[in-house]
Amino acid sequence: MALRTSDVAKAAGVNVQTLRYYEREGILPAPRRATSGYRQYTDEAVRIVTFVKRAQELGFTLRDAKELLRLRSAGPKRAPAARAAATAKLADIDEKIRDLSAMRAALSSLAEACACATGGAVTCPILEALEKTPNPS
Amino acid sequence: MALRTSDVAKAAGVNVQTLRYYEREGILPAPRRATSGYRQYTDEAVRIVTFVKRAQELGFTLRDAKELLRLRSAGPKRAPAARAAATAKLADIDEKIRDLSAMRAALSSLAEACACATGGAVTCPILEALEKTPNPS
DNA sequence: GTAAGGCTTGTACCCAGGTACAGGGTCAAG
DNA sequence: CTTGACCCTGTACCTGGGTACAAGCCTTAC
Repeated sequence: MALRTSDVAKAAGVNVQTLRYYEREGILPAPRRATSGYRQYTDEAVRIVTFVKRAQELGFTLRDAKELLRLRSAGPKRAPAARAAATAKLADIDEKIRDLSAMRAALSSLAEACACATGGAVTCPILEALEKTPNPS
Repeated sequence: MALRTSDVAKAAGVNVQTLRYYEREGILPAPRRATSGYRQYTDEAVRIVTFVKRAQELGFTLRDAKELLRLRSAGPKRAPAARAAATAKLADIDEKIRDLSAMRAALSSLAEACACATGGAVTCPILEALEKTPNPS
């Protein structure tokens, strides 16, 4: 039940080269090899890659993704460090969610405005959406 | 009360060159010029640039940001199109919020696990966080 | 046993989004 | 009336994240 590169690539919706790239970058662990030299992936690889792609869509860099993945497998030895890192990431995420929510509200009210007010300039909420940063730190 | 490039750059937390770049790319409208040739910005420019930077942190591209900004000032003439675009973006945003929330939950439970279980492998929720895509479309 | 496809490595290229000169004009302080 | 800190334009460069060859080995189907 070993997956080959193209299987993983297809399943995760990425290019085959991307897998090699992730391997070089230390994001995707180097898999076992068949005697032929072919890489033998498990479905863990698919999960990792899809995770990374999602994380990217959410504005995280590859480095962020790598770090998040490392948290996953931090042994109990480095648990405190992992916890701290996780907590920091949590703050990032909360901020992103706040911003997205503000943006959502702005867009939503904009859509409504567009729907009814077919005549008359509407004061547009988009710019205000992200500007006040009501960051209650 | 005209702002100069460095004022805007400082206020928005970006490099001066970035302003020129955004202008070239049509993201930031070309401002009035003094007789000297100096650009004269209003604080609108600051708002636009900060908006763009935030949007980028949320995983939107410059093109996305530009599009969002264009929605803002669509006259009543193109209101229906604007509304459609806004609605599409809303779907994007909702998906991002869903993913982030899943990630948040995963990280949060991870942090907890790290906090108490200082001995014993913990099954880590990070990978599962983003994988099942419970997309109720 | 051979042809079509998939795998390997290495290297080179590409796009988005900036960032950094170089060469020159402007402006305010002293 | 010059010096230092700004601004202008143009062009060249850089990083992150891939993507695309090229040259050669594996595998499966016929």
